[in-house]
Amino acid sequence: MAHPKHLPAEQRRNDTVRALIALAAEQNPTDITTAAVAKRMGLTQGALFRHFPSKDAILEAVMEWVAERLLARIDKAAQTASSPLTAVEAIFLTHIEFVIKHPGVPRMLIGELQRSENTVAKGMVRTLLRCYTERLIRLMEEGKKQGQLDADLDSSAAATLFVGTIQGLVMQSLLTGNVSHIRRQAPGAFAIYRRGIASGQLSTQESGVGHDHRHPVERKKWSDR
Amino acid sequence: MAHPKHLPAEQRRNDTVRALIALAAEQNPTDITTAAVAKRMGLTQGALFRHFPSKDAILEAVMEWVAERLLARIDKAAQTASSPLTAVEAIFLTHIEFVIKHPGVPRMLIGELQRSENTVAKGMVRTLLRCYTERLIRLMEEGKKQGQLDADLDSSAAATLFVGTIQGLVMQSLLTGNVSHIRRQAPGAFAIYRRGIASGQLSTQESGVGHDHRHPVERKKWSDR
DNA sequence: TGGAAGATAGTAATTAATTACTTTCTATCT
DNA sequence: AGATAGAAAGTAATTAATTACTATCTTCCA
Repeated sequence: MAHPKHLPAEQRRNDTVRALIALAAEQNPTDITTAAVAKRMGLTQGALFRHFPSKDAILEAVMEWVAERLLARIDKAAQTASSPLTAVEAIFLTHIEFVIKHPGVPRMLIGELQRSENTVAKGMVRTLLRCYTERLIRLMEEGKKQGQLDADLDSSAAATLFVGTIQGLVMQSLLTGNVSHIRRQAPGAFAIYRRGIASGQLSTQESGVGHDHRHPVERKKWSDR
Repeated sequence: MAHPKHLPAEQRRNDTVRALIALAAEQNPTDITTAAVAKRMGLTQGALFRHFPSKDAILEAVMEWVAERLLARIDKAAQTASSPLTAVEAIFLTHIEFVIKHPGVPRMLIGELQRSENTVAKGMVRTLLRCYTERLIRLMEEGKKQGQLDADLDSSAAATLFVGTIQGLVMQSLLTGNVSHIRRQAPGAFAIYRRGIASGQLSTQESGVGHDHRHPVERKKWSDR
């Protein structure tokens, strides 16, 4: 049947995470109420607390969900690449596609980082970003070793800028209210970034990022259950 | 006297803006209460509403304050520069100094953009960023014409990336909780950006951004009353 | 049928805004 | 100048709405 009233707890928890992420795409994450989440799920507000001890616990579940998926995806993307630079590019594309599919996610991360209290969820965001930039830095170092990236490149700064580039695109989407503009603007942004970190000067593209053909892998394979 | 009980309305409004920005540096802008603002000013909560019709009106006053100062500063910085590229650099440095002096500001802008409703304040942020990027794009075009910037540069993407670079640094400061790290990381980030947009390949710096000597102008002149 | 999942109906705390009243400043008129 | 009326600014208390969370009863299904 389509709508069994009673669902197993694990599935309900997963649905809750989904619902929250979906809502975060539409409204300010910090003022999403538990009532709104419940409504989106066709549930009463009190029922949520059968599955989570607190609202913050729901946030933590979201962060865990994000960290798992995002890191898994970028690892996979990096593995299929044939060189550090193409790996960086693949990670960029993958991340962009992730953000387009789940626009609420970056908004929740940003919202969580804004909080002053050192919440568990905030710690999880920190950990996620540390893992993320560590991988980037490793790639950068390897790229420098292979002569593909500028020998004088500041890997740490490059990693920060990488994340900033994506965040800039996200902010643009907040400005225009149109998420899919990200995909159109991403290639241009990455082209500049690429030029900033690569060695030599094979000036104009050759970059593959070109004009909106994602990796077929990315387009199809991840139905994201 | 040090503490006259009754202040003229205009000064009180200005103080309110200051207090809110100061608070935003310490806690999540979206959950700063009117009571907290009042307390910081040594006032009772109700008194605020003698000067503003609503909480949103206070936010609007903040946005106006920011737009005026930020645009004025970057205009001044750009004027003193001798070329488009150095102008871009000067704007970057100026903006960074502004953010370091008022860490609450970017947090409030981000927080406002996150809101789903199209508030007046949000519209003001949009306008500010449009003006900002317009100026950047104009500089980029000029730089291309003069051969200082890459002829194939996508000016719009470059402007987005410019703002994203700054935002990435801000996010880093949210991660570490240390605002002044921004100043240390800024030169590295801009060096990569610069390399990404400039023509030719005078690879390593010569950029002036070097290692934390701000424009003396910036360091001294703006006491920012 | 027994236990997990959900509904219903609360509670206590918080918060923007308002109201009735008091204090302080200031312009005007002798 | 000095008194004073009235406007401007501030206080303290209250209100209505919202929100996370809980206690108790009901339904579903394995």
